[in-house]
Amino acid sequence: MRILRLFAILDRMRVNRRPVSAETLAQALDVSVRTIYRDMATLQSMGAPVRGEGGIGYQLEKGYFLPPLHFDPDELDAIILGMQLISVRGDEQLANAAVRASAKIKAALLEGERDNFATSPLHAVSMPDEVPAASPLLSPIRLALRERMRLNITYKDLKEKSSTRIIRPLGLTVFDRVWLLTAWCESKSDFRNFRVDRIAEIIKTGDIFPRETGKEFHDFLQTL
Amino acid sequence: MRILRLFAILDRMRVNRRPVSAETLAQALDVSVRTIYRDMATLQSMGAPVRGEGGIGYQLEKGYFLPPLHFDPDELDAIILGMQLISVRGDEQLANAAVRASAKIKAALLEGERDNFATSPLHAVSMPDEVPAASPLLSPIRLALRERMRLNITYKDLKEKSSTRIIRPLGLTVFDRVWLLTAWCESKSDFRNFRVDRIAEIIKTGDIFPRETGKEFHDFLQTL
DNA sequence: CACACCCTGACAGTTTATGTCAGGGTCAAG
DNA sequence: CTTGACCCTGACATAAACTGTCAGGGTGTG
Repeated sequence: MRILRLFAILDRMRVNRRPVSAETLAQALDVSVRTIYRDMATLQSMGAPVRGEGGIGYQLEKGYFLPPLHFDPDELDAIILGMQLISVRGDEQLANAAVRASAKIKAALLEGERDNFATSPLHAVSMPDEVPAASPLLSPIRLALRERMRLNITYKDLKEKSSTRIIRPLGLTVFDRVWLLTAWCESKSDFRNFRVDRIAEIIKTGDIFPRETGKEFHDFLQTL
Repeated sequence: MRILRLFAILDRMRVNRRPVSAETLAQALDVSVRTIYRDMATLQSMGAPVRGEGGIGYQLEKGYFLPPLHFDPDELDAIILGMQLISVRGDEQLANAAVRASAKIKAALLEGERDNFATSPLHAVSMPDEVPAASPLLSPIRLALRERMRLNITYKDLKEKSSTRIIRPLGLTVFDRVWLLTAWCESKSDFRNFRVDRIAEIIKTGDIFPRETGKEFHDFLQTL
């Protein structure tokens, strides 16, 4: 059945973030290259984020392509409200992302359903005098965390004394309004936590750290 | 092309929450009833939440069936973290819903992608001495809000003085740890806000209120 | 420039889908 | 219990869609 092969193509491309040629897909799925070209045209006409480039191959546009999902009303409440919370608590980049994601989900709902959410009966707002601006370093830290890139950070402790160190960023935790960066400190060879608002500067090292038993976030959780 | 008709069937059923007969779909899509039966079997084999009952017709299982969506990494961070926040801030029902929704999304990610999120590099936790238990009335209020059902509430003001009134629940707002119910008060003929933790009791009236200009949540927002 | 690869039309042959017919089952209302 | 509405599936002839081969044209990279 052709429809299964269309989904199979998307699955293989989700697995393979590198460009993949029509020839490779054709062999894997036991069809001709011409059929793959046809399937790609069909997928694109259906709106799938697939792009092909001569000399390169096919790949999914960056991001995460989720298949159809089914949520009950409570679950959708949780998603929408969660993004409301983020839009007032995260930094600008994360807040904008929450708005975008929320819009995508709402756009996918039907008009009658949308009323339950788009008119926003559920809200998260901050009291103006309580919420400090999230650190501008939050997003670059989040990015380094995702990339698993070591950071050189300048940190001020309670006495305003500065120190620098090389860390592996492992996790970010929000305690109400305080963001805490959990890291493996290379110079101390141990886990350390840093308040993001006390990090004065970060410098990306370009140095990717490997997965290493004993130095992962779940290892830190085991110490608690 | 068949795949388009399969999606068309799902779209029509999203629009129509009542059961719809194969005959109706067949006429609408200009195919035979037998073809609709085949299409339904195909959709079910693909996991679509479609159920058919003799004498009744076909309908989608309750909930919200979202089509394939594409999120960039920041957007997915926002979604996952938002649900983390909800799981520590909402009442038990909303928190459970957040956990379930989060699990569905993570299950839909590929293993390589899942590592970015399932190992939870982003967290939301509460400091144990700061978070009061969310009111047990939160979920029934949320349900009434969704159903647009008038409530009879017993409210205690700052002086512990009780009063009862009939309200139209219009919106729920979370200020950090305080949930505020925005309502149209039928006896005062005006908007009123009630802290959920000061609501002693709610009694569902079974009375559905219509959409009425001047008495909606966005009308309240206009007064600010 | 050469190589890798995307892209599309045409056509004959192959495969899948469709509509009709027949027969069996469930649910709800009277 | 009966009746009507509607789901469900197999069989078969016919129609439609799909496939592979061939040909020709375009883009990106080293």
